[in-house]
Amino acid sequence: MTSLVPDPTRRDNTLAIVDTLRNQGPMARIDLGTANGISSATVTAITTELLRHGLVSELPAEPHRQGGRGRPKTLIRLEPEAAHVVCVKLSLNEVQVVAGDFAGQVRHAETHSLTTATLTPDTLCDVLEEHIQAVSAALPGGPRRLDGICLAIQGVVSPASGMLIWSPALRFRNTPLTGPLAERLGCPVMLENDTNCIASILARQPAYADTPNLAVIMLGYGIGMSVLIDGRPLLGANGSAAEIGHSKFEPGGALCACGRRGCIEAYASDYALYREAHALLSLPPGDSAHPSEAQMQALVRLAEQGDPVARQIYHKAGRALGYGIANVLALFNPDLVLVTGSGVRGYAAMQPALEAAIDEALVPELVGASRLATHPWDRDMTCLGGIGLILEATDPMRLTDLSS
Amino acid sequence: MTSLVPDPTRRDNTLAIVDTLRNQGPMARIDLGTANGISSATVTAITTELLRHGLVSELPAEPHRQGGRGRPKTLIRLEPEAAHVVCVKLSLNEVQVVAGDFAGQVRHAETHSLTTATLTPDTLCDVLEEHIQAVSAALPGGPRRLDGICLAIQGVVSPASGMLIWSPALRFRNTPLTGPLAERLGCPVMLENDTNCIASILARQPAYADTPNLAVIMLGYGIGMSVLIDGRPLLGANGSAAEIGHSKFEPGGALCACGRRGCIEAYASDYALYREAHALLSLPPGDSAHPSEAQMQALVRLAEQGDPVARQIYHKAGRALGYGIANVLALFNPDLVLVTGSGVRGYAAMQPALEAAIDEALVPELVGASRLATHPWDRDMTCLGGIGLILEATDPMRLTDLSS
DNA sequence: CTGATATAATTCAGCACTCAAAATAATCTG
DNA sequence: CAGATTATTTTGAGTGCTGAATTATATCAG
Repeated sequence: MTSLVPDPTRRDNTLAIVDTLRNQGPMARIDLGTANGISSATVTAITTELLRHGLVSELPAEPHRQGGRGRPKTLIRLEPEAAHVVCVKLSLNEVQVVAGDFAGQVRHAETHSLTTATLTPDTLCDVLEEHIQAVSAALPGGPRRLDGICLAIQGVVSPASGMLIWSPALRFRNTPLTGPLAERLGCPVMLENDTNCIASILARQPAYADTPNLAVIMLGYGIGMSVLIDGRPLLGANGSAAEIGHSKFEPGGALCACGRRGCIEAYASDYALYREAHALLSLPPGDSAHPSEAQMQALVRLAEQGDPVARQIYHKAGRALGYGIANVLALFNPDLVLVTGSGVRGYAAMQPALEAAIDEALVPELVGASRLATHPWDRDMTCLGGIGLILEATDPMRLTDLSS
Repeated sequence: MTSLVPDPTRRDNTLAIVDTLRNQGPMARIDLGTANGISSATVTAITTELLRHGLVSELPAEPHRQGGRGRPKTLIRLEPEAAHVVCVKLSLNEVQVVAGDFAGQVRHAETHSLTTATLTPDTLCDVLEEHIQAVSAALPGGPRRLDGICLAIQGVVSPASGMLIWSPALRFRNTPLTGPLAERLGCPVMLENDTNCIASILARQPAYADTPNLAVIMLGYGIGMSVLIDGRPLLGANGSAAEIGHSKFEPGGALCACGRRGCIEAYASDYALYREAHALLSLPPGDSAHPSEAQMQALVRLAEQGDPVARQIYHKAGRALGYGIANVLALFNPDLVLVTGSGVRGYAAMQPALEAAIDEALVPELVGASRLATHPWDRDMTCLGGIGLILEATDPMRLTDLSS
């Protein structure tokens, strides 16, 4: 077995090769070299080592394929079994647990309801440990050793220290989470903001490869954002950067859940839209504090069918969100602003007012400097992103099978 | 002469040593090693090479000094004569030209008035070339070869492409500047936003060493900002990030120079303060479009003496700026916000309203997460920062004297 | 089927770098 | 002056990367 602490250069090259294989699929040695700017000889050296430890394998040659002449490429692929990781997404009254393999493929997914508001740090860890153990056991091949866990939590977290600062789903604050969980589960645990997970997986998509400065706005019960600067999420001093939801539309404006007035969230989030609508319109019944998907869809439908009250509500929301986005454009100057989250269902209804507001608010020099688009919402994206992040953070050197 | 393209590791280590010497002054080899995490043997190898090329020299041992026992340290210092750089700061109707040596010390400084609005790209280059040549000739030791030039321009610039995007001082836009100037002057030219120069030199000060996420707000005729994220300036897609001046206080508010309404700048910049004041108060005479320093100081004095109109003007400005800063805190979550620029003269008058506005606007979870302070204004800071940046960007490998 | 051609992967020789340890240098203490 | 102490330099070993040469495996033309 080779040294566990190799030369930093070798380490960088190894990580680059593994990441390339994960993001772009099986690839020949020579292509791995050109893709990462290293010589083919070095790729051979590195892949030989990885093969020896079972982290990658050679794809059996397929007879037909390959139009070209000379010796056919031997594709290298990540060995899916080499590692198993889990991403746990914790949001209000729901916990989603997804397991993935070394190649980043999802192996198993579960969603559970629970009352999050009454959890203590201890009972939260109990619940998470239980669910994670269950998922590990449910993996094909019986209980598997887990090589890393990503905790994706809505709210403010500090990835560096592993502390939960504040989450709308939980009553307690400023609590270390990764330490206790890592101890209970015996594997590395990382903590991330849920929106950063989504942004990271969006940034990996080829469509957004040329937009390294990316702002991803999440519309939902609240409004969140993740800003990628040169591909890396902006964290800020204590992990609570990019709080667009509580940036201001107008002083003394609508009351926000945070207690202040005039926050963007107080106009364009689900709870704000619902608050305006439920007294004036007849929507399906539900919990008054937390509008259901059915209720929100009914509201959007009304707006799309031309109901003046619903239209007015979305117009106001679009205007507020437009002003918020204009500030984001002025302050971050991103290549692209991507709007997603369950709230995109109402984007079309907001769009005219939103775009007009941006035109009205944005300094003329910046008009047209950034693109604005939506991305369809998929509730599993968070965990996919978290699996990508924990795999990226998982040191291949540590996975080496000691028996070899 | 050794290879011009050394191993990247060696290159990194060499740059680290030169930067350490520049920022922390003369230092012994062993301390250079511990400061940069490299072995003393490697430091010897690198300094030997630098000595050979005349980029550093050994400080003559001072007999007394050194309380300690064993062999005394031999201090290495940057050889000031090894390079000469110039920073040119272009602002409305003024150009400032400052020359510095390899150690970062100012050698010569000039300030000239000119009418910037009528300049074309060509005539601008003419003027700059002339001034730079003059400064090069004025250096002790006659005309010196210049090893790098930093162009610090107010407005939006693209450091990567060397393009001026837009500046309030100039009529033309989207024009390449570094290319033509480099050709005329025969040395590398870099382009930076003036505020980024100031932020970079502030960040280097020991007092701000522990605040890698720093927002520097420049109050003056307009309002600018530079945001350092982990010590690096945020540029954005085309260099126009951090435009706090045109972030919004209130929809439909005061008219801004940019043509929009409600920008922070339309309340708290010199021109906005003056616009409010000059009809109501008796201030010293001056150009109505560009208030003079004397006029602005008179206005501040009135506010400090309790004049209700002046106080009201600064109150309103403070409130708008406070809302702007609250957005910056929510979106960037910096360790520290530093307010500087000539406009700090009015900070005390704005402070109560400013702090109240932040309390009123900032989401409670973030209150207290960032510090807020002012930094005394010094109009030479820009060029000092620019000299630091161009020296940092100057590759020591390229300075090697070919005759050695 | 054979030889020419083409491309991929591996091996090899050479070089650059770092580091730990040993050697050397320069100073102070008693 | 003989240690003791600290700084710097030299040396030897180890590791990594690369280009060139070599080997492996295919297609193509006839």
